[in-house]
Amino acid sequence: MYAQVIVDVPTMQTNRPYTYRIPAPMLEILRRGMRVVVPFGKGNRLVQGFVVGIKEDAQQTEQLKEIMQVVEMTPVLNDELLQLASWLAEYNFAFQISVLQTMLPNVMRAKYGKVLRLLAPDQLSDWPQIALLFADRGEIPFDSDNVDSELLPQLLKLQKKHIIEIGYLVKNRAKVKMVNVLKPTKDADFYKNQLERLRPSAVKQSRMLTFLLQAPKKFVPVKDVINRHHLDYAVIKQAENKGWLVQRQMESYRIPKLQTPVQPSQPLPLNDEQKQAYTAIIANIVQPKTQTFLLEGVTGSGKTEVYLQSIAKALAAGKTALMLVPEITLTPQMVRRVKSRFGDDVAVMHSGLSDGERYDEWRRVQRGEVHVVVGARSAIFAPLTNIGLIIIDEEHEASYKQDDNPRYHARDVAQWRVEYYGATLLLGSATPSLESRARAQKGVYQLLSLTKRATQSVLPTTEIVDMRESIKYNNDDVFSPQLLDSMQEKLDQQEQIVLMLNRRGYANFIICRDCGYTPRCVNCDVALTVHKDVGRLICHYCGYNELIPHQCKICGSKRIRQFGTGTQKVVEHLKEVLPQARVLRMDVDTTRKKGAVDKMLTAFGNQEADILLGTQMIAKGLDFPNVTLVGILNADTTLTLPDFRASERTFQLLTQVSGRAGRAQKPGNVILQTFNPEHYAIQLAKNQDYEGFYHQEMALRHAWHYTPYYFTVQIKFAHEQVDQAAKFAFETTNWLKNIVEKDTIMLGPAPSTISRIKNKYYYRVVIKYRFDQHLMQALTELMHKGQQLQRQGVTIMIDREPTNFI
DNA sequence: AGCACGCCGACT
DNA sequence: GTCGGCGTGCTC
Repeated sequence: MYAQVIVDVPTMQTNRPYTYRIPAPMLEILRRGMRVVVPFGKGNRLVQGFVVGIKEDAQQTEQLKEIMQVVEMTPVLNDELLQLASWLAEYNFAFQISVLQTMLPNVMRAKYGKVLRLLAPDQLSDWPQIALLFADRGEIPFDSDNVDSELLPQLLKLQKKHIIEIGYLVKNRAKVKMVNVLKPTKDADFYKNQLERLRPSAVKQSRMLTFLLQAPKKFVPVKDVINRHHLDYAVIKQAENKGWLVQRQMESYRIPKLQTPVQPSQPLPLNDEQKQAYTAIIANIVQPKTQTFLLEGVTGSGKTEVYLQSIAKALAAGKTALMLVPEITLTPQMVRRVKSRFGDDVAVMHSGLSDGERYDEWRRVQRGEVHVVVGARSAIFAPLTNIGLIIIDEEHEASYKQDDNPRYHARDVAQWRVEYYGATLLLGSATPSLESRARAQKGVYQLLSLTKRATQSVLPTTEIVDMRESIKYNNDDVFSPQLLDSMQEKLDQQEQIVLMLNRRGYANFIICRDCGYTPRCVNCDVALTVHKDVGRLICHYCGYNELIPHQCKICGSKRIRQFGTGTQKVVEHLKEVLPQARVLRMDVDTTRKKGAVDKMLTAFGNQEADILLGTQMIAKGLDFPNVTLVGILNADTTLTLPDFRASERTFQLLTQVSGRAGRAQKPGNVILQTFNPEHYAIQLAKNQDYEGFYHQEMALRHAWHYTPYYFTVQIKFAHEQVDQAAKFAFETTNWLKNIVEKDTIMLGPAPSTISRIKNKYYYRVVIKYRFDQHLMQALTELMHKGQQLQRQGVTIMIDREPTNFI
């Protein structure tokens, strides 16, 4: 028997299955979807691989190598996920192995190592340095930390003489957590008897016996027993020696904990609109039919309740459900709601978990122990079977597209999976992506609308403040008088405020007032960002940093000014203008620590702060009834991005963040500060007029031949020299021009928005097409060529439906 | 990726 | 004559 194996060598030439002989003892256990260790290449180094097929015959049987080792007893990928992987790799111009590894928890990615093995210790006397290296050990790790590179020639010689050999290691980092457990062995009478015979001074033994007396006859964690009954390991050990109990090791799960316990909740009554949406969705769930719904509901319209009840219906029908939420930010709040409804039947998968927690949650899903999965992007690969419903909340979010290889979009994966299972896909948003909204228009998706807020609350009123005017008579470029007055008023009424600022750090950059010099990154083509808390200028692209200068590097002037506004600076400013306000700052820098987001949101919910100040991470999903004012300090920053989705992003962000105001009885206000008050994205966001925005933006997209009227592909070329990057970009573009369809449009090549990152120059070409099989074939070919080009120092990146144009 | 082969120039 | 530099091709 032979196995088809995808090996862990991410290159184009090895992007295909290799055939290996299956040793006889392995025949019984080996299945498709298992990980194996195989020898690969001239030196027979060991690599991890995935068995994607097993067959009885092979084309050539002569030089086939044997599988070395099977990593696990049960497959880690089922047929569905294997099929999905091969489709996804082709669709996104990615390597099979990269996709397979993306589908699994991080710890299942093998780590490799080498060892030096001493074969003939007696012959080492002529090689004092090597003898010293081994120091009477038979095997030593072989890496740059342990072995000086000067010794390499000697080692090579010894290897040829068969005095030493190089061994390869494949390390499996997936560790199952084991805990000590104990179980009583005797009956109650026995313990009672022992208890009576104890000396009065044997306090701990007495406690031990009292516990054993009433304990159930099953294994319980030793740690729990010790804590609850004030015992220690010595007493337990003694008891074991006397035969009162048995101890052993048992597998346990690392289940991620939330900051505070979850209270169970019951389904809420639905209003008419919610009921209509729910009815349509569940009608589809009970029958095995693929259908995608777009649930377009204003902020606060109760989409989540529709999700939860639909999940319940899927479970009742004996199916499983998968729910995606954007990134980590609102995950804790959403996880809490889902867990409150479905308890332990929920697994959580997002980037806030430790490797171990993530692995264990994955195993609970894989073993069929849970039926609901909530998580961020990569949770779309959760090994659920018999899926009845997939929900993508805030479906317009850019974070559903992975920014590095494999560059998949979770929405595409979801669509594939619901087609496989005949399941329902539910996309929800207050501001759907134009792609999805247009599909609903065409009837590809079924549109469901929620136009009213679920609670009696009304949508907030929005005031646009023209900052050009404001700055004229008020020299404050952070707060307009309108916003300041409003904040003061809310503070007086003991209500809460959310402030959004679309920048992190203290200020954008610094500039010399005399010569205009701005410190820039040495590796990238960007200005350095000021981070006052660490006193440094930091590059947001490569992490390069230096001390904040006190005088100009060029002209020596001490008149250095910080430009732009960051969260840190606003906090300081708030202390001056509203000294009594308690401010909570939430951005990438303050939420880096595990559980920090959950903690901060809990604190704000308990009204331990008056103002929540944050970057766009606070725009989504937050639901605090006492928040009655939302201030958007600089509505325009996303508007000026060099991206055809800039207006769409701005509109979505403003609408989302405005929706945080007045979610309960008290009415809400939004103050929107901008330098472009007449821009349509801002005007329409003021009225939360999604449909209006959709029509206006669609007209523009049509005129400019952009998504959703055209598909897009971006190709990026990177090289250490500008001219080489340009050369390959132009050559490739010219080659493509002769292949593609007539109505396909090529933009560029041109230098990327940030033309240099980490000392590499970037050129890009954007291709807009409608139906172009030739282009797809050419791109696949280009991916094959990518390998040779890599030798010449060019890196090529193909990005289908890019969302990031940096 | 990483290993070996092969071809070339520089050295004992 | 041999050692080691790097360009090239292949990995079941």
